[in-house]
Amino acid sequence: MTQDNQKEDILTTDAPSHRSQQVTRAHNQALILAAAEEEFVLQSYRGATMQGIADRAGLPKANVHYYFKNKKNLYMAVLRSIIEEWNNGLVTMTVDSDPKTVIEKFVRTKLHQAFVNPSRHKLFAIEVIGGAPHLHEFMSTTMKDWVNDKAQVMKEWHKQGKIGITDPLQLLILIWATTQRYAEFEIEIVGLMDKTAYDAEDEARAADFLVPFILRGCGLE
Amino acid sequence: MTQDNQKEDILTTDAPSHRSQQVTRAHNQALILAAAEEEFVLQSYRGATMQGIADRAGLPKANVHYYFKNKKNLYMAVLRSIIEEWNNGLVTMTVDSDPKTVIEKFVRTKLHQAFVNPSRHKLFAIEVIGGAPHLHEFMSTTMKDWVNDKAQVMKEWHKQGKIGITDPLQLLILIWATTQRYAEFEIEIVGLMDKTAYDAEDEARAADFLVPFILRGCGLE
DNA sequence: CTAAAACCTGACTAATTGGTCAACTGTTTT
DNA sequence: AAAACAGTTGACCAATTAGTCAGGTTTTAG
Repeated sequence: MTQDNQKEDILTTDAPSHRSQQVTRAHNQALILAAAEEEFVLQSYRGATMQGIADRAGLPKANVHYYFKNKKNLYMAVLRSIIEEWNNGLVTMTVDSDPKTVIEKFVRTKLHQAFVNPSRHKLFAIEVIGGAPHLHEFMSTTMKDWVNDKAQVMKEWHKQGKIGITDPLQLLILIWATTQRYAEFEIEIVGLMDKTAYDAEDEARAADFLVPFILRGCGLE
Repeated sequence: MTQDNQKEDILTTDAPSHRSQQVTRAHNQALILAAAEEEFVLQSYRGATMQGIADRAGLPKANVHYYFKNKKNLYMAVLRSIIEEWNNGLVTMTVDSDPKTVIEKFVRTKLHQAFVNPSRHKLFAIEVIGGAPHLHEFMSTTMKDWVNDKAQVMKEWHKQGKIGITDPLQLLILIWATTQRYAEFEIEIVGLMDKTAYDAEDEARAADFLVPFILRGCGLE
């Protein structure tokens, strides 16, 4: 073992010394956010420790505090990034759209998100179950507006005899529940399938079941 | 103010002095379990404090430790009482049963449980989302046996052309997801309905939507 | 090249909290 | 009645942990 350059090796592996500040900043913040997301899901807000997040990110704790003032701040940052993703991937739905097409696309999109990024859905669920103390604003503005808008469209569809649903909110709740479930209850579902993790076909299996089931439920098949 | 009997007043109000030990024991344990359930839901395992649980139960902290050795012990006791309830209220389902009747009863039962005791469902959900570290045994024995049994029945139903479902596990996941959702996401749903709590008709509204929707989905209507 | 700004971090502190314990009161049994 | 037992509780301790900070290094701007 050459003792001389060990320190240098570690340094260059973990944290290249000649990176622009902008890049460093973005890189470390992303690293910390990802680590925090995992930690907050597994341990919940109070159970997650700044030390644990730091370890997961491969940085000293003080460095985490340098980028995010305090724990609450970091948690809010994670939530904000989740909401951002939620705002994208929103299906456009107007009175003139074809219900069958739109609903199928919506279900598939939500389901895909659930399989691709289960952690975010778990964290969101834990927050809501615990009373959504940090999401009140989001839920009473952005989300409510979105729901009212879609409900309006669906009611019009029903008036025109295009769909057999009279209560749009109930349908939205059902679609969210059934799609997000695969993320939130991953452990349970995977266990009941005698596996330790989802395999490549599980998303398709879920979609092949859910899409026709829901369309039938809506009287669209 | 009469200082002499103040202490006595408090004592007789909070803790009648002449109760048999058996009654006291049962009473206090129930009090603590209920308090713990609330606290664990709102704060999650690590966030809940023994002091907080004690306060909620109106007892000194040391007394909580007297009845339940430690925090983990208390948490497990709460989980055990939830599983017990889960084991009751199980619908009987055999090859000879009428699918429509059984599924409707199952959905209504689960939905009713969700509305009657949302806290327990929230706690169970948080535990599963966090990786079910305390429920592995339950999920890999009792629950798996139950699921395999029902799946067997449903497959037979399908063979006999009684039901249009080929993957029973997916259906069970869907029913659990849709019914329990009303408990777990209570805050979100209630908020989207412009209320602060469910009213008397909300369970019926959910049932009137869910039952026909699911039966249609199963090709039973 | 130099000064300022940004970044990094080991060592520390204050606060919280799970758990213990000894002394006490009330209840049951013999 | 009195010994044994069950229940009660304030005071305490050890461990954990969020957050601070001073002094360092590296990057950038002039």
